[in-house]
Amino acid sequence: MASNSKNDNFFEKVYEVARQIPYGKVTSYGAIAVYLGAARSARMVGWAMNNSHHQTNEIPAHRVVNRKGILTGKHHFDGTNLMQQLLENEGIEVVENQIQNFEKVFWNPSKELL
DNA sequence: ACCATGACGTTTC
DNA sequence: CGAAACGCCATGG
Repeated sequence: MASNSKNDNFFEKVYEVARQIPYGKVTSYGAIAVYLGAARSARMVGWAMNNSHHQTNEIPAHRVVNRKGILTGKHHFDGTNLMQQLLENEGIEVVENQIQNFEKVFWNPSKELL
């Protein structure tokens, strides 16, 4: 297990940003990584999401996709289309695991959030 | 210390 | 656009 430091600031920050994603919006792992100052650790953001399962908080990981707007992580959700269903429920168009109008629903923490 | 894996991203072909 | 290679970084064996 990770170093049980007092707090895994990195992971917690990822969760914090993910929770702040507005309804009907999505963001990318890289955007979060950049916001956290770890632009080259986009993969670590994904790792944090993976850990989000054992977080007591409900992390809207379905709102976090890759740079192309593809639901790369849908495979980690329950079932196979849960992630897509959640996004469509928020008014986001998803076709073939890819978000439509991605740039319109894209929420950049480094820009929107300050 | 080394190698393999991964919910990524960019570059190149 | 798609596939492959490379880069990047943390975790596990």
